[in-house]
Amino acid sequence: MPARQDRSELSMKQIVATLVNDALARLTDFADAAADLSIETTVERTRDPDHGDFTTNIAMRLAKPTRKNPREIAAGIIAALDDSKLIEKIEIAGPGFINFYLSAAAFHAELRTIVSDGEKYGRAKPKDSPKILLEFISANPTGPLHVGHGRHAAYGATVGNLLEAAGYCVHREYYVNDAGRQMDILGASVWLRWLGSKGVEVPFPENGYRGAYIRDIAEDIDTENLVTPTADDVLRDLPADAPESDKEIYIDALVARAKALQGEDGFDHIRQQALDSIRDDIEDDLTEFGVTFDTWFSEQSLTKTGRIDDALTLLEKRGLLYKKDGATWFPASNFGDEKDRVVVRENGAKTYFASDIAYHFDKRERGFDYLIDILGADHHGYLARLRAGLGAMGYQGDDLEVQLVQFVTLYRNGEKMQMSTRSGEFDTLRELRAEVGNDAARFYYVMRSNNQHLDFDLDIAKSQSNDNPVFYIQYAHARIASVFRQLTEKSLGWDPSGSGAQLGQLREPQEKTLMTSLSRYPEVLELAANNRAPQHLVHYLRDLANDFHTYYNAHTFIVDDESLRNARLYLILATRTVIANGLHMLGVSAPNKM
RNA sequence: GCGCCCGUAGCUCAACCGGAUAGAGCACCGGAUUUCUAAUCCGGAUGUUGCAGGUUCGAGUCCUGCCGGGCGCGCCA
Repeated sequence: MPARQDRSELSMKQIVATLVNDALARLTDFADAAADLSIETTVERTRDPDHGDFTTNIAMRLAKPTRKNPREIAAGIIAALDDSKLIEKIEIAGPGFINFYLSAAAFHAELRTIVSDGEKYGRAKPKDSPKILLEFISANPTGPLHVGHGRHAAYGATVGNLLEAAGYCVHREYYVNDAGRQMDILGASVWLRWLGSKGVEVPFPENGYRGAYIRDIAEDIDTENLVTPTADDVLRDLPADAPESDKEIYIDALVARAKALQGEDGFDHIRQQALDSIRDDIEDDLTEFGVTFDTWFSEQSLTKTGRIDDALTLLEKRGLLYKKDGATWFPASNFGDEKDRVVVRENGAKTYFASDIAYHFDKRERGFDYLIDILGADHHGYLARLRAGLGAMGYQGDDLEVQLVQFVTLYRNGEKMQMSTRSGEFDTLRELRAEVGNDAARFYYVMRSNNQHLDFDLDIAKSQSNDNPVFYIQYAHARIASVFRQLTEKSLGWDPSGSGAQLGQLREPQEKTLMTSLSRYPEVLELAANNRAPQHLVHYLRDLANDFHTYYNAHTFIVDDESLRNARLYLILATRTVIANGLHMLGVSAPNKM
């Protein structure tokens, strides 16, 4: 059989899978059976080195449809495989696994790819489609981000990085809920604090935003052209607040009073300044956290350009709206949702869902083919209705994917911390970052699966010890940097060409282990991206750092034998590259000194 | 009551499309440093994968029922 060309742009796994697929394509019996049953070749890393480097169970999976013995099928596949200098040997094992043992040359080639690709190593070739819109955090601009939003930020940013590494074009977006009633409540809250600072004492409403930041905003805003009403002006004829009466009715009345006393423009002036202040604070906070967006999409922009009405009009034209009990309903249950939803309330106000339909429609209209929303676990019911909305607007509901992020619990001194605003304990992302640092925070937030509750232990996140996987990984990187500094201090040079003869010096078991781990990196990136699961990368980096530390303790790199020294330095340079790439993917720094 | 997520070692968690003997870290015990950073390494124990069935060559993984935890089920945002 003809030897095939090496394919350095493929991951090792893809190289093996390609060999198997080519062989299958030649064996028509199996090819047809595999195609009929859409059995894809599954090539996996082995868990046990005794089973070689890669394995496939394809023979077992073909056994039933072809009614043949899996080991015979395996033998047939092996006979049909192209020769490759990257494969050392192939064995049939157990019930019909085909085990591949890769040659040293295969690993050496991978090392060279790592060093030559540098920070690009592990990244897939760019794909033209789909264009992905990734929306995450989208916390309401009514106060600073809290620790739960931090998880959304870290998770969303990392998933974005992973998808880009997988070759997708990713657009990151933050949806700013800057329209509607809650903005009025925010404005009223600031307004009352401003009045308070002018000596106009009005009881603060149950349903207002009480945080200290509201007072800060009230201090800072421009109120030059506003007249100051009296407390009596404010309170005259207002209904009672909770607990005597309904706090919702009260706050709405208060908002109406604020608008009456200050004028729509005056109140809007306050509300908009409050919004800008909070939004800017959120953006600063996230930027410091290494989380940035391509667009901050304003809900107000949807309202002002009439796109919500346009969307409703479109639904109306399609006969997909109906009236009941004075409200306007969208028959979401016709599109897979469990019940129909109101889009315009009896009082004429459009619901959130109406904006959501228009917003997601707008995402598709802007040319994004695939939408990913990262939402809090309490929003799990949204997927069905959002898909229903997209379906009604003429798009495939399947084009929307929702990833849910479960809640975060903070622990200090082994104690669960209460995160209510009223408790004295901190709960903002900014405070968390100040306490544990950005690196530890970014790392801890994505260490666990997004759909698993997260216990965030502040003491471990801060500890500079082997308890802490962030430092463990960073330390491996710093150690390698230190080795190269030592090399300079000793005035020793090294040949960075990594020529074949030199890499042949890598014969120690720790070196084989390290090379194997390094070669897995592109596969781990792909896995993590496909599953939106950064924790795979976290675990991988931990394992890789362990392989390096083990090697470090077992062998000296700066040895007298120049050929061996060059080979070892080449290997740890590749290790440094992969660790740095992986950490950057997580938004964590790769320090040269610790 | 209905829906979604989760249940794996003492603790916190992995386990890629169903694969070979279910793995890490922490904690605990013992050992390694005249050496490139000991924030390191090496060795040592632990499992009815919540329970009960089912599907099949093979199940932590898929299906059904049950138990336990979280979240949701508005003309709220």
